[in-house]
Amino acid sequence: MARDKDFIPEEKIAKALDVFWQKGYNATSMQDLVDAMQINRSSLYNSFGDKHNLFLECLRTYGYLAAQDFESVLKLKDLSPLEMLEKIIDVYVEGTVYDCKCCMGIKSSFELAGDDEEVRRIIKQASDRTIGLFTDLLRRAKEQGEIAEDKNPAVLAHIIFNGFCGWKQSYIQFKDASLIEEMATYTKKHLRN
Amino acid sequence: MARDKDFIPEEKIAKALDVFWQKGYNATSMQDLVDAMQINRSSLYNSFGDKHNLFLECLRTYGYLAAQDFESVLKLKDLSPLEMLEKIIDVYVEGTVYDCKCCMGIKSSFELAGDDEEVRRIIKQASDRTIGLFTDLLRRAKEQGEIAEDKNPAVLAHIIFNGFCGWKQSYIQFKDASLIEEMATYTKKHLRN
DNA sequence: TTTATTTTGGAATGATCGTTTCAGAATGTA
DNA sequence: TACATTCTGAAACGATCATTCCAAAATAAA
Repeated sequence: MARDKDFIPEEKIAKALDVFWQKGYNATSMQDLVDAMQINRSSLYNSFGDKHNLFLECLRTYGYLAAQDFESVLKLKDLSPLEMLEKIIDVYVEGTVYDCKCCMGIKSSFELAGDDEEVRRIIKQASDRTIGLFTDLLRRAKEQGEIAEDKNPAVLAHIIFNGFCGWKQSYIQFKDASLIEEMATYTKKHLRN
Repeated sequence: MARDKDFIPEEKIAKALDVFWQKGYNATSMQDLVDAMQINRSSLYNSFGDKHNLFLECLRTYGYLAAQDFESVLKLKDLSPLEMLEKIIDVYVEGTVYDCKCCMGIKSSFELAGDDEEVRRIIKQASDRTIGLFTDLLRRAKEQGEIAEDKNPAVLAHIIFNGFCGWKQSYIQFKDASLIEEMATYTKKHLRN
């Protein structure tokens, strides 16, 4: 009974996501968002609620995309479970070194997850999904004898996932790509023995 | 020729550090600092410059204290190099689980170090000092045959140090102390073989 | 075409931001 | 005691913050 929006919400969320991703929550102003999304202030509030709500929406989108990114490796045929996991690690290293934008989940976790329960919940959900994927691959690797019998897939999955966090931080600080690669190589080597 | 300050600067820096540590840079207002430091606005600006400068001072203090904290383990006698490193890991795990306040270096790194060169420099300096300590311990452990000949002390030191980052993040998200302990155990086990 | 409903643009809100100003109190030195 | 200098307290600064409001433009359905 009334006119439609002049924009596609998903596209605007993607624009906002870019800004939040780069600057973080607190350092991003509504003016930044209005500029980046190329949308009127009223439309922004009308469609997405306030800043906090918009951020949550962006974080959900990010979590969804990031998890999908990890899972895309599963589609590669002719790879054993362990090889898939190694491929995932390689892809992540590439992303860490190539794109200076740090993982938004990690960044938001340190900035907000301590105080903001909803933020924590969203990040945890995305983490759970990815750690679950890793655990599954490791369990299958164990069944096929690719990794030792005494390894605990769940703990190992957490360690790999958490290693990612450190690699990002290391790269921010040292800007040393080969160091990240060496750490990844070390991690992969210790999966096998 | 004129009156002295009514306060001890180091004490006020410590108060400010607490606030920045907990809330992060952007989420901390000058009003928060005035309240916490129990100091007049003018005195604050007069003694410490602006917000950014005060933050840098706090970060330097933090880095100094954190590095000292790691080094305090060196004073323990009757410990081999590898045992010292294991002790350091244990102490860090305890700190991670006991004190919900995340490492300020890591937090600031993700919030600011990407854009703020001075912040990056300060954090890097503290990291270098601690990673240097770890490297040294690992080198001595290698000399004494505590760790395998094919290990690279420098890379291993980075891996341990970076693992810390992930543990913090994991604890923020999962609040699972035993998970952190298991990850630490795994790390220590893989130092030896 | 009319009507009901929504979007849109832009101005305006009060709150809070980091910072400055300034008069007066305080105090070390001469 | 007198002077020079610094610190202190409180108010005030302009800028920016997130958010709201309202009238006008737009348009889907009746």
